[in-house]
Amino acid sequence: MARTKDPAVRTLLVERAAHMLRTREPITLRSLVAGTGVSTMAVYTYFGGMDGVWKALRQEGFTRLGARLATVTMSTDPVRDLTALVVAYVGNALDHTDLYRVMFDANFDLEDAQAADDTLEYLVRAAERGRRAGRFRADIDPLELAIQSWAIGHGLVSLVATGPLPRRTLGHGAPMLTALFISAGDRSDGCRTSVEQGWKQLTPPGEEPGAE
Amino acid sequence: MARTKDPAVRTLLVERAAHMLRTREPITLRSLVAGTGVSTMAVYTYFGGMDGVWKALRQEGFTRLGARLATVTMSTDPVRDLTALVVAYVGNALDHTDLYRVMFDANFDLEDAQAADDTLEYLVRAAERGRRAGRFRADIDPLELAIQSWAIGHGLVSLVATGPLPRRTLGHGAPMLTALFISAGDRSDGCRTSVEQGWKQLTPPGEEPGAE
DNA sequence: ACTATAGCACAGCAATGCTATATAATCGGG
DNA sequence: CCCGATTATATAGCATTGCTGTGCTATAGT
Repeated sequence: MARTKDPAVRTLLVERAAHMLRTREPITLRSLVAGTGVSTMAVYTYFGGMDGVWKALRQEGFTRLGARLATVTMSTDPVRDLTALVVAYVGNALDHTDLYRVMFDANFDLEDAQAADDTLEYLVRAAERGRRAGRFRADIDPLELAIQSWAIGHGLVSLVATGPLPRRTLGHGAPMLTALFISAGDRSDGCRTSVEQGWKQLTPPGEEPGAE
Repeated sequence: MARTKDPAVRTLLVERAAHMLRTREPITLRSLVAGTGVSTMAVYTYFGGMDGVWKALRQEGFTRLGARLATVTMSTDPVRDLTALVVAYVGNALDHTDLYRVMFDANFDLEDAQAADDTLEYLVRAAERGRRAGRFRADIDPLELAIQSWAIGHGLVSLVATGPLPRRTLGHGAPMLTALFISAGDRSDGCRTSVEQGWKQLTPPGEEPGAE
């Protein structure tokens, strides 16, 4: 018995906000709706306020991350695949630096808290396959190995994305993952080549992905 | 031929800002100077604006981190010491969560850019001692090992501090560092005990350090 | 002591996020 | 097919934000 929200408006605003983040325009209540035809009130009906916009933006970040992880094609080599997933994680952070920063902002609250777990799940499954394939010891917990891989990727790329480390430092990711996987039971020589196979997918420093 | 700035005012404001950060009061131009007797203009004469306050706050964060790293007593076991330094880094991040977040905020610019390098230098020196002591291979670059240790500590604690991982996840730090040090040449059994020696300094989850 | 310089206090500016109120649109029931 | 209740939307206004302009005052150097 009343008007219904138009979901197109919501996605329009989220995408515009993500775009403004990328172009480094300050995202304010008024600048966000400027030129879209919708009024400032729309922000409150769809997001409850600017906080809601940021929350939706974090969600969008995880959605894009999930989409990127989904593009990683699985091979017969689980160690390569796990590495490739970490590389995809790092690549996503580099391609959407500002959105990536927002994702882990002050208050980490998402609309769908499951989203973060879902992305981790990609890593967990690869770790599981690695254990089943005999690359990792039987007493290795796939979740723990996934978390450790995540921490390595996140630690490196966040230090690079926020400034303190130069971009070439990302190269340390391969030896670090190799060390981790070997400690999980993988054989030294095979691990190195697997990780290198997965790691070489990383976008080279000079090559920025087509801006917008 | 004119008035001079009183350095006490500057430190007063920085410490007050750090305190407000800790108590989660919003830091605004007016709230910062409220009750201090100084007027809003002081913020501009001493910091050039609120941006300058945040920059000084980042600097303060690195100063406190450096002070904490300096308290780590060096032993005859460089691997233990390197681990203890990472533990100190993690502990500092947990004790000053909000300041830690500010340190790696949007634009990573410090008043003294050297400060970040200085903290890393602690790790580098421990890695050097480890190599001289024969714990790490001769071809290991102490700087690289330090960066990798940093990335592990930072990755873990930042994922914990910003929300996605529960605090107990920090326990993964020990096996990760062990894997890293073994890959750098340390012997398996000795490494494990060294890392455990250094790691047990970490503040247990339940025990919050005396607030204020 | 005099003066030029720089710190300081106050007031006011545009811009911010948010809310109150009034208007208009639309879905459900008859 | 229309009507009314309900909800989105538009506009205006609020307190607060960071910042700047204007004098005033304190002080360091000659």
